[in-house]
Amino acid sequence: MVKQQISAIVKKAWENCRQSGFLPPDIDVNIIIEIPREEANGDYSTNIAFLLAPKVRKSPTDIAKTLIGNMEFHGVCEKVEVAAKGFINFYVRDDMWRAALQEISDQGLDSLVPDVGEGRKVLIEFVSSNPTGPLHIGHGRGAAVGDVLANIMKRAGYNVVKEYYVNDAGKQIDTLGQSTYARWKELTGDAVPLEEHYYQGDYVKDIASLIVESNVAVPAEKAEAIAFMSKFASDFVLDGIKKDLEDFGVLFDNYFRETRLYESGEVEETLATLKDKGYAYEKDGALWFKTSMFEKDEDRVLIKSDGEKTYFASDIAYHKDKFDRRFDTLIDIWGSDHHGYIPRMRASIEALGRGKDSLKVLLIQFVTLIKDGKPVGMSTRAGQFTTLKEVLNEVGRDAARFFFLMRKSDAHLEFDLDLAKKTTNENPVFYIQYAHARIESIFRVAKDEGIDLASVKTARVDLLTEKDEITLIKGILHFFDVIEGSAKSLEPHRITFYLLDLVGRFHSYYNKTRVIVGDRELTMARLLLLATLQQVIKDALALLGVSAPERM
RNA sequence: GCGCCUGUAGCUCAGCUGGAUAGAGCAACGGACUUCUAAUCCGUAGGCCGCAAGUUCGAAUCUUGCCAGGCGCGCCA
Repeated sequence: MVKQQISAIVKKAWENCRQSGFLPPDIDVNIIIEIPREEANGDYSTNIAFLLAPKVRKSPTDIAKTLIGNMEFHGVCEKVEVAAKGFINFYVRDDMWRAALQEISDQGLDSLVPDVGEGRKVLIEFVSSNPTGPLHIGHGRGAAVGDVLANIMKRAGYNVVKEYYVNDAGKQIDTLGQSTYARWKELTGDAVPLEEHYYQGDYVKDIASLIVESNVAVPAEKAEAIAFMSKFASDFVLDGIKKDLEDFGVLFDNYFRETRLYESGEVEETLATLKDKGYAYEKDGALWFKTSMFEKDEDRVLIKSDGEKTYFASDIAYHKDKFDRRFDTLIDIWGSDHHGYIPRMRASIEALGRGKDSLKVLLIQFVTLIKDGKPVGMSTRAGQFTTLKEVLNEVGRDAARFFFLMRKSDAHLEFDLDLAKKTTNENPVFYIQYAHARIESIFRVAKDEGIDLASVKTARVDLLTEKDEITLIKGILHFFDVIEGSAKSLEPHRITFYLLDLVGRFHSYYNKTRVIVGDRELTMARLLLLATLQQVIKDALALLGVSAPERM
């Protein structure tokens, strides 16, 4: 749209300068078109002259002036000037903004989102919480980030699959079985001492009593009984996790079980391959992976001296499986406490013959819940963690999702439960939803006055001459840049900030300007603007998985 | 001890991958409802961008060294 046109103008000017000999043909710089912070500095600007200056030994001002002299504007700009010794500032004609609005209204949002993904296959793996206990608040944040990132990337043209890796093998599942067994013994008469490493949460008791109540046949032999409990309890917990995620609006395309990798022989196969390639070796009765060959990290154990395979071993097989399914890029979303795991994982990706960049890890920092102005304590060990479900019940899906996305994922997040529940202007979720409802309300009034909303598409956009109207259109257009930037940088939080900005422009406009006025044509033009705006708000909210109410 | 993340207004945080005079919300103060939803808006005030060097036309952003907080450093997952 407008930005692309500016970009094209700059490119063409550069090309012209090369042909005239003013600029050499062999140098290259990255053209960045940005929106200046100060409105007085134009609608767009570029610093290209600064970038070229040292390479061609000319002054930035000279370069900027000559570039401008070589520009072909085709009526896009009303003014272009050199500022601050080399910036080129573009002042776009209002007609162009109106034309862009018209284009969006005619074509719809979808077709105008830049295709940065070009259909590349991306697998986003997130949550992947062990089925040994309910999801807590930190998982909720990871779930929101993963789900929304998937939405954004899909919109930007990627082919995205959302996957949950279920660690249903290994020690922790065994521990869950033992914990359940102990509770079950408690219920059936003879108490067994609870060991310290057992899962202490009440849900374990619940599962034990469920086993008692449902009268299922528990094997008599202890080891078998524990195995049974492991399966029963982890299945139960996983079902609960799925339910919580569903309530949270997060639907996975696939739940991938770790045990499957063992059953299919992929773990063995992967280890054999690593050995063949010389990336794994035996020492002290264990099999080690040569992390140090690829990363600044120590070698790590794949098979312990007792013959057990480590989590790392199956995780490599898992990532190999992902590549075998022809994904170009793997995105893993982990709790930030796992960051020490990144080097070895990246090393294993290289050992599998893939580029380092084909794995991207997003770290999710911890969430602190705030209630009555004070942090809510949480300790998983003691089983007092605050679950996602509790938070959902407390503040609802919309607020929960939005609040999780109000920060960069690698920054600590303070989640103010009281604020999330407030239905006032302090609560950003309501601020945005209110704008949507307000626009809808205007439509209702318009309808009452006999205006046919279906015909606003043909309204005269040239009547939108108010400064605030142009400001709104610019905000609408920015949507496309934000999606692109958000998808490329893997930063879903940008959408929330964008929405707050956009909606702020609307509320300001609303308070200053009446939409439904005596002049019917003007009214129609403004309704067209608001219809498009509302569509953007609704669409952006949909990316976040937050509802857009028509009435509040 | 080593590594990663964080440090920006009283509070919570943005800052578009190095740009122009540092941004928002909340809290504080002062204003705006006979008019499409006041869950809103307008205005005022608030800053050594943790500290110190360096890189260059230009640094909150990049480098190095400190300081403070968080998290990691298992033949755990």
